[in-house]
Amino acid sequence: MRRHELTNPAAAHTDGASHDHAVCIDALLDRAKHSFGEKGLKLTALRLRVLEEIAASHDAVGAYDVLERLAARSGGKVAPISVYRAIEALREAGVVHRLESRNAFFACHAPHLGRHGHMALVCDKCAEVVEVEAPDFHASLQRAGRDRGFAVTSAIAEGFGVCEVCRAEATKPAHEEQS
Amino acid sequence: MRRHELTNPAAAHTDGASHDHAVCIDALLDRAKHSFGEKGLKLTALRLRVLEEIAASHDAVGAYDVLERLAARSGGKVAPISVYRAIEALREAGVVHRLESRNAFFACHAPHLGRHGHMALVCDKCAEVVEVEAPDFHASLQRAGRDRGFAVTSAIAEGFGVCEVCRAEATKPAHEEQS
DNA sequence: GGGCCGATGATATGATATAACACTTGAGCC
DNA sequence: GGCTCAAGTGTTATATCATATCATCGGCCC
Repeated sequence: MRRHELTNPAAAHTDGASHDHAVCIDALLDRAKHSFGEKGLKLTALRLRVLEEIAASHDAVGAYDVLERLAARSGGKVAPISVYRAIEALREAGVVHRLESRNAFFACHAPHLGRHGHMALVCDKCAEVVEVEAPDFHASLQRAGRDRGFAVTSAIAEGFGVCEVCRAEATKPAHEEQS
Repeated sequence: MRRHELTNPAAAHTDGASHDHAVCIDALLDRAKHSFGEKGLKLTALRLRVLEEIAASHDAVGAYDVLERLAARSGGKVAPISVYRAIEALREAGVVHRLESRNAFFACHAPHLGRHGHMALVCDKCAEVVEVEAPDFHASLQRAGRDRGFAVTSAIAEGFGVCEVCRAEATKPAHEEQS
């Protein structure tokens, strides 16, 4: 088993259950095309395939998971470095982020209008990642840094806990979990 | 070169230059003894050696850096897993933290009285890590999460920028940098 | 002194990420 | 068309980070 197995099929409730994920993906692809164009980058076939695998769920996935899924889907084999390079481009375009605490990557479904100040919330049960805006976070970090003479230029924040769906499931009797 | 070479000898200004680091270490060791005792853990010889290596600077160091330094200092070889186990114990005791964005570890010189709400500021130039209190951070994260039905139980925050000393050096003419 | 348990040793392997160099391809230019 | 250039990708090898598993050792309790 992968060291950080973030995709827990038994607990997965993301895909198809609680929302129409096709909408998420469509919006994301649109934004990706736009963003790549803006930055003078190209949304190539490989990059698109990688993005589709990452965006297939709201979970954070490892680069080697992406690799396996690409292979499973298309048969042709891709080298790790190719996946990493594609991810790097997707990150530059702002459509994929890295979950630092897990060495994994997730699709960004909510463009950060305010540049900084977003946080990732990771569900310990189902591995889903949601991003929340936290406009005061960056300011507060900058203030805290300034007191120490430290000029903060960028920051990350990751929170861990239990998401809404998993909390609801946890309070249900066990025999209803399949309903 | 290490992928994440966090200790930059050329830029290092931590050791001996800007403060009496022996004081930091003494305080830290005191706190470690106390904390291990409180938690029913043992501050064994190996754990102490690992702590000393990590605490030797204010930089974040990789587990394998610690490994090499232990070997260089004592000659005897230690297995990676032993270092990781020691680090894990030190983290439980609260005297060492993990810098998630760098897969590295640093000594905690400022006990977190308020449980959560600390952030690590990492200097991009010299790799030094300083921790700052940010009492509002955890609360704000919890608030943001609650709006989404997400119950946040723990969090990390890491900021990046340039520390006071490096900023001062950057504004000095080059020929004065050795002064 | 025998059993238990936490810590460490020893060995092997898994998981994550990048280096270095070659090849392809398409855009811009003449 | 043919040229050049740069971005992207392929190929191979390797660096770096982390854990699984089982054996052993040494204190502690009774």
